[in-house]
Amino acid sequence: MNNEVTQILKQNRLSITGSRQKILELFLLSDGALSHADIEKNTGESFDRVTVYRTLQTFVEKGIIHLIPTTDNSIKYALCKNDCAPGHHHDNHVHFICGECEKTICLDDVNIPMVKLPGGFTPTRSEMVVTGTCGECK
Amino acid sequence: MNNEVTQILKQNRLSITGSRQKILELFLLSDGALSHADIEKNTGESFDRVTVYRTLQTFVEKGIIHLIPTTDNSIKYALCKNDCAPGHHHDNHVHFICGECEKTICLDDVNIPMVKLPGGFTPTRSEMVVTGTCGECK
DNA sequence: AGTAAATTTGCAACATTGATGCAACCATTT
DNA sequence: AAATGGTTGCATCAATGTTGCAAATTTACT
Repeated sequence: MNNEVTQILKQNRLSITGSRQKILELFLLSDGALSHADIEKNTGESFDRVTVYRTLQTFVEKGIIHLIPTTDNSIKYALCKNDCAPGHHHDNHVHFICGECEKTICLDDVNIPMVKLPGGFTPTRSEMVVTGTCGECK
Repeated sequence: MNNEVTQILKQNRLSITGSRQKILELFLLSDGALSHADIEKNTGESFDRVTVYRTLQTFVEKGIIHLIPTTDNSIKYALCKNDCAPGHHHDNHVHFICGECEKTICLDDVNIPMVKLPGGFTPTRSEMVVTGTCGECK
């Protein structure tokens, strides 16, 4: 596990620091998406708030994690699959938010369908979020 | 116009106050979605920040406007079509965010497609946001 | 129309979330 | 082991959102 963390950081040409290791580890261990608050809760007093922000920003830039849109104004992050390159997220999967456990889950195997747009609109990217009940809460 | 505003408020059993009239009017005049900041900008010094927050909350509860999910943590609101009842938003349309003019537009005629979810997941509601370039910016 | 009751508003204060500049610190490279 | 360049923590600031309460406004009633 620690090996995997180090490897991912190296692959992305990031120096191996405590905060990055710890935060990346959290993502690898978590089955759902994490918010900034989740991360602060889990790391306790280990890191400065600013460090967490900057670490998350860095990870997004490098394509290690991606953002998930929400209706409340909270930002959620989740691990990208391997085919994400810096600046080029190739994620095209649906996200699921469970109303019971509040977990946000990447449905990596469910692709976002194309939609036909009215004339003039040119799409570059789509996001889809489904809310409901997950398997464990049903 | 003012008539329409009053009518909508009455239909929803809301008292007719200056802030509600003004804010609802803004939504009727606007072709896209509005953020809290947009509204503050447009109303100038007319209303307290808190009043705007509370008015928007009320409108959402009554089903007059609906929230639009975003990846940055900004909240956008847009008018609901007539078939929204208090607590029951029947909106099922795709939202489009133009990267040029930054406008958020309700594509009322584009329905969110169904997707097949993995076993165990039960959907109750879907959101879809497409980013790209709108007709005017192309 | 005039008044009482219920809603709504504005203010003050506070909490949360996020950004920036800078000095100290640490990881990497030689 | 030392130099350098990236990273962290602190202080500070700004934006965004929430709550309690008194004053003002709207509505309902007579």
